[in-house]
Amino acid sequence: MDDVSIGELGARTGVAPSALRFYEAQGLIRAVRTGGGQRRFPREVLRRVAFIRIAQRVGLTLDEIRAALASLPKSRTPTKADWGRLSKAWRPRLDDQIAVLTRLRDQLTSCIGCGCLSLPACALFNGDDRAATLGVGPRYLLGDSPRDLPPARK
Amino acid sequence: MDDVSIGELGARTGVAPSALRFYEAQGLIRAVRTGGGQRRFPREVLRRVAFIRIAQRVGLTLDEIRAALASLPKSRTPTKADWGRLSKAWRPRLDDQIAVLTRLRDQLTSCIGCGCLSLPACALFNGDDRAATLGVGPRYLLGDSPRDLPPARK
DNA sequence: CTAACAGTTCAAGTGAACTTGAGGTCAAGC
DNA sequence: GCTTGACCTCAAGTTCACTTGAACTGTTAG
Repeated sequence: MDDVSIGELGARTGVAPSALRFYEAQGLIRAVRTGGGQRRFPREVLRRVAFIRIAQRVGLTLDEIRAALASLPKSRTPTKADWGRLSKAWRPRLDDQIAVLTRLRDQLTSCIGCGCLSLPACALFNGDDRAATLGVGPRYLLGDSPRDLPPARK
Repeated sequence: MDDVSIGELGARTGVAPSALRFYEAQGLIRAVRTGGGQRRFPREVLRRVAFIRIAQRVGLTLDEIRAALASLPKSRTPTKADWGRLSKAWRPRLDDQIAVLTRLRDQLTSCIGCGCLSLPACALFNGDDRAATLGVGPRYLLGDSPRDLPPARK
């Protein structure tokens, strides 16, 4: 009844209408239609969109977010507890990311000027933490399996 | 003289030959050519490639990396000190990323179950730290300027 | 009732960092 | 000398998360 138009949803969430249409096409949010075919979003969708954006900041892909949203109860409007449960699952992920970056930073500090850069023995160079960095962007960028390390000496 | 082929460079750095060709096309590394037109990389390039990969983990784009590499002395092979200077510049960046993620994690913890998700007052929702997350991937994804917040009440 | 703005679909474009494929050439070992 | 595997170029494709544009229709305030 007090469902909102796509423009209003966009204004209220700070997400562009084109993005909202995209989310609908991807099955992340759902809308009812007016007689004339326009989208009307139930207010519950506001929270859903907020969830999506925050999840993206945590580094989830839309695929992962869709999967998370799919675990919400289908028959009722999700409660605070439901949302809490989902976002709680992000903590380890954030912890990991923080740990990876911290390790990188510390290695960087201890490696500065050591000259080992490029040697298979260098801690920096062998950081295979790469896959753990933020999930946004081309997945195969850093995600392809590390080659076999060449033997230490030619 | 003991310049390396693209295959060997790939094996030694764990970077695919196609990526190395791409880096050359982008002006990140340079090769001399054999009579038959094949690439031969000076050993210095090993370190350069290592630098590039580590810089990517820090979240730099290839554009930024190219700029950083451009600041190396042109007339001599870079020294440990040169590399140290460059990688030192990453620290604040890593510190920022760590701070952003830590803030997000803490807000998440304090927000779980608060039900404010989607309200303009929610700290999580208003995290405009987004632009500070890892620089990999579509830049405009989270980088577009946040819309004017709607008034607290309709 | 109508102007003006908000909405609709669908196909194609964007940017980053590569990868893949086709069609052909080079270098090294036997 | 020849085969085999590594290399070459160039154009096009891939992924993700959208955006843009064209051509058209709905909704609403005056």
